[in-house]
Amino acid sequence: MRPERYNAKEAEPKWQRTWTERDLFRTRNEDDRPKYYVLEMFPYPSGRIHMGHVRNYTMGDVVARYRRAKGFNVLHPMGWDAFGMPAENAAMKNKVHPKEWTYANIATMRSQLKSMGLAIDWSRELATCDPSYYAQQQRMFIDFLEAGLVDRKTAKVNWDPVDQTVLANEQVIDGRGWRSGALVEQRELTQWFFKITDFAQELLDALDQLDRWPEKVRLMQRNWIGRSEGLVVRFALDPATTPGGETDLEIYTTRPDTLFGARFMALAPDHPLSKAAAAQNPALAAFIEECKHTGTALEAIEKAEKNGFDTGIRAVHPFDPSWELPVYVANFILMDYGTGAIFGCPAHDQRDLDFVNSIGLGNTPVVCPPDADPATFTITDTAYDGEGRMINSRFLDGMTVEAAKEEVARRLESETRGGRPAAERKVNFRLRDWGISRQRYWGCPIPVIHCESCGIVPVPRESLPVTLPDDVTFDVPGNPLDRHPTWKHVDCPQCGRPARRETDTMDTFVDSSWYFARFTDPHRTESPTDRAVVDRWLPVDQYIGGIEHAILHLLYSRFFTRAMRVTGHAGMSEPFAGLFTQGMVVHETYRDAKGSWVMPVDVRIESEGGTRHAFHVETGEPIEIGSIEKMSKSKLNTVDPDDIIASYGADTARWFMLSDSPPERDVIWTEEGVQGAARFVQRVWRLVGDLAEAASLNASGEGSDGSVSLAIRKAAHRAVAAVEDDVERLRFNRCVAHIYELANTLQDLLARAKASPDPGAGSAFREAGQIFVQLLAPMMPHLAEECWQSLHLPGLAAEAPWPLVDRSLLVEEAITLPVQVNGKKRADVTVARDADQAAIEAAVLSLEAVQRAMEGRPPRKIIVVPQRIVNVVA
RNA sequence: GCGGACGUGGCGAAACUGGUAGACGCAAGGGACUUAAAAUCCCUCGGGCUUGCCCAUGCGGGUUCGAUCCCCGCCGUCCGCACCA
Repeated sequence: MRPERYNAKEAEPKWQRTWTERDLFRTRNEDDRPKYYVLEMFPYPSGRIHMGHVRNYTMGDVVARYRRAKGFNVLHPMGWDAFGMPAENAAMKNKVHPKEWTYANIATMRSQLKSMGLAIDWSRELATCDPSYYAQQQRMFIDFLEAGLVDRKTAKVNWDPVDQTVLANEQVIDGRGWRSGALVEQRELTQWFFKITDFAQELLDALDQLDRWPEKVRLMQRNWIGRSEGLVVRFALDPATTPGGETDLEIYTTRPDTLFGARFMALAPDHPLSKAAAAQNPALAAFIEECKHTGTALEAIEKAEKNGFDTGIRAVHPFDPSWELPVYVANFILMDYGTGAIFGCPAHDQRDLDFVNSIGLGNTPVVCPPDADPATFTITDTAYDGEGRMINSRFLDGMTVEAAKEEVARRLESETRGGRPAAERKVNFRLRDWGISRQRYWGCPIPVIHCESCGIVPVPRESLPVTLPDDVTFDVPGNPLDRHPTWKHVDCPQCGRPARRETDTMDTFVDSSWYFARFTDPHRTESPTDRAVVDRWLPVDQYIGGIEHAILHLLYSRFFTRAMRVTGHAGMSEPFAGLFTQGMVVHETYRDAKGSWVMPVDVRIESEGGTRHAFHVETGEPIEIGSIEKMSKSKLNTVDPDDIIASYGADTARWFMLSDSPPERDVIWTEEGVQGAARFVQRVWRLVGDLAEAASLNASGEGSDGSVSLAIRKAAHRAVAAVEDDVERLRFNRCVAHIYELANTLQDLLARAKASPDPGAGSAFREAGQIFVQLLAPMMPHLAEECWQSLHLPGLAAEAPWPLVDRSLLVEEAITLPVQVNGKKRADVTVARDADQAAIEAAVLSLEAVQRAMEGRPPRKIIVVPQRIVNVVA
């Protein structure tokens, strides 16, 4: 007996059990069908899943289930980005060990994800905090070290005073730590670095091949890598003016063409020459000290006036020995870009102009814009950085900017200064090496040993992994590994004398830079990957995640894959062939009279005549409905996936996540929308019941023309073609619309079949019912199984191959074309599919509406766009 | 400041990138069924009037037989980078 209502609460766990019992989603590496690797960014085990996860994993699941039905050997794994600060914060706050906290969270979130009914191969699950995972990461660190891809150097680092750790540049947002939000300070520390800059050019060039990545992400990476072509120029210094008799100064410029517009030289405050000069000049030393202080907080930098201090040093213009330029120390020059020194051309660089305007040094324009008069062209407050012809520049006059750059480079390259060329062409990158040292406990230990006599010694591979000690304390800030009584004390593997372990752990972005490769053979102990296996699975065919990882995670992963290539752990350079960045889940915000945020579950909405009023569920007090914002704990506008799944079922949540907005855009979570999705679930259930009934009715209609059965088949096959096209382009909202459309059409046809019996309708409905369920299956898999069963179809919906489109059903014998007169639609005309131009023209001109619109004028031209439109020009 | 994206009904959005603007959903209104409600089903739903015609895709121009789509100039919203020489 088929129940009237579909009960998701019973059906969902039942089908999840069935899939598990049949081991349906286990992927075998030996399977030789074409592979398809779909991956969603793995979650950090923060405690509970949120709606953003639901959206992300639903999209991936649709792709996985669709590709499976299409006959691919699909890899769709799940794991945990399990190292990181929150576990230590929890340890400090709640006195629970990070390991315990993390694994408990994983257990909770795993069961939450399982309740979503995802087609995931859980046998490949991994957690980055597991020694079996980080052992392999340590192995690769040593391989990278031996391959020269790791560096240890002192560097000015971003120090997070709250987390007491170093942050990468990318982890500093608006001068604050990306996790703690604390103002970041600058400190000098010896750190471990991955030499990502070795691949700067390659990482940049390869972006052009990533044609299945969003243009936006590629652009962000391009900007981040920040390639610039320029010239390192050696200026001669007047030794009489320098602190230690220095004779030259290297600067970096991308505008050698503007050399005759030079007014000054400028050094970074921490440039060696600045320091040397400061040693003999207390006022300069004070100025440099001041720069350091304003240099920490980024807000200050933004507002800071351009400031400089004349060192008294004089430089000589490379093209004119009699031309002296003052050398300043300036607060706007960065030591770690270029050479930490520049020449200033105020007329064509805004920063230089702001600076000279504050000290009254003046400027000389040397590039004249095309529409300006060289005789009168002047610069006051706005520097000109566009194209033009050179002026006031001696032998460069009249040249274009490009030609002048080339001419200057050519001349200076061939000159020598102190036995070296006066200038060299130099490509510079904004990208810096990736500092991976973190002074934290809950991370992958860096497997090296510091020995007084042998220096830095890698931990021998046979003693890996270097595991984290369990007995640690979190009652004081700083690194628990460093203050552990015994852990760091170890004998040197080379000389056997007492030595010290590295107590820094790796940035957690290292963990997530290769998990996609590990999934291909996750339990392997002898090496990180099996080359044959990893080379078959990678690159990931479709990677799905948030735009917030556009730079950090994706760039690191691209570097890491290359480093794995160099060390023989993988054969490819790019980890992700297709990338999709999904939008956020947003929700209305609510506040009570006191201004406190109120959670959606505590709000009851009443609407009358289109206006909505909100009340507190318990107190009944009026609630103010606020703006729609990203779901966040601070604004309490979150909806718990567990609650939604408990009251509506996973399929409803999945359907709504896919239906409302294009996947790359934000989706607004609304109660009405969820209810609409829930209504549709029941409607599907009723419709499939009606189709099953209609399928078994073998109507013997006399004199039927078969139009109903043809219409049924056309609707079903058209829907398959449309859904197929849109799933492959990840346009899930359109898939949903096609399925609604098919449901509407089938419902109409059921009524029509009743009114005019058609002997073929039974089998057509049977076919349409099956197709309808198959189209639903990737999106609402549990409902699909229940429907599949009620249609008495063999096996499981999740195992059924994707329906084959009968292309002959997609073409119409007669087509209806819109008819325009002078570009305005006036009528429709129905003609045979293969009607020729003359026949269409005749049919169109005979239309009454066309004649009326022509007002007696003869047609001047008739444009017929085949299969599209007819336009009569009168 | 530099770079990029986006502006379509009351709302989320479609429109095969030059070919019927508003598919599909939500909300709203009307009706049927019901003692009543829920559920379900049917109808209406961009605006205006003279009911077959105007006006409508942020605003103003342009190209075209034809523009939401291409070009130019504004206005607005969002995002990324930010003293990178």
